[in-house]
Amino acid sequence: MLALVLAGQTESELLAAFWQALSHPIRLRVLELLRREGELNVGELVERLRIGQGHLSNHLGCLRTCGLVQTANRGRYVYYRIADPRIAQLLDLGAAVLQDHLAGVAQCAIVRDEQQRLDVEDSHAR
Amino acid sequence: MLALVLAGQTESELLAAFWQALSHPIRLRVLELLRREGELNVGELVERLRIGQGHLSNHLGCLRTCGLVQTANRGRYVYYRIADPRIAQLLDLGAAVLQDHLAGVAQCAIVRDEQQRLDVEDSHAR
DNA sequence: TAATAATATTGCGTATATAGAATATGATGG
DNA sequence: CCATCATATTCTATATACGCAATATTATTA
Repeated sequence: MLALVLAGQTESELLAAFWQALSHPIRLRVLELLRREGELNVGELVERLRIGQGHLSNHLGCLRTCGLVQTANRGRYVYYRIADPRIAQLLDLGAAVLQDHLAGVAQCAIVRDEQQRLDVEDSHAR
Repeated sequence: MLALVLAGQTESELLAAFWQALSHPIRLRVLELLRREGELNVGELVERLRIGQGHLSNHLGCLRTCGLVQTANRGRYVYYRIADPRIAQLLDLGAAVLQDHLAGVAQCAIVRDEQQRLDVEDSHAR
């Protein structure tokens, strides 16, 4: 699972690791939920996301390591929350840039690999 | 090489692909160079980054697909530039959050995998 | 149009991240 | 202390990204 590495890393490598924390759908959905609901423990997140507890825990660890969320132990629960108001700014800014770009490109058909490309060409008769 | 996929993707998946464009050292260094120098063609970037032309071209494609850079064909050169002033904001904001977090965590020793963890423990006698 | 220079694409071996199951840790209440 | 619940960690198979070399494409000039 992704984690932040500090020893012997260039600034670019550190930053890349930081950004990578944002680059997974589940982690983004966690941040979204925390923004909306303020504070949630692991069980509540499992409920909402409908994924395995261990799996989620790994993603939460990633978010925490990269400084995007903070935790508070209350009773036997661990509550997660957004670490910093700037995180919300980041998310909004990113969403805005992506939105504009989507509008501009419209029918973008770039795909990840040749297999998918062939699929698309088949179905779109392109 | 990473690219943005639109067909049949949830918003979280699209956003994740967008953020992933920022999560590679070479792509971050390209953005950094373009911020500083304004506009550079592929050859100039190869010169500064000292990596293979084809390799760089893939990264440039990723940045362009995700809307982070724009291109202009001039003569037989292709010039790249930052697509949007908000990109610079994003980069600054990310760097700031990371910086604060580094300060807070200080001696963070979380590593990517068990092998590396063992290496670190050896060398730090921790 | 042929030759050349600049850039883009492809193929493939390797590295890294992810998913999910199993297991471990840690706290709480009886 | 024991049983139980909440969370974290580990393991392994698989998917995806990366790096590099080779090749293709595109534009320019002779």
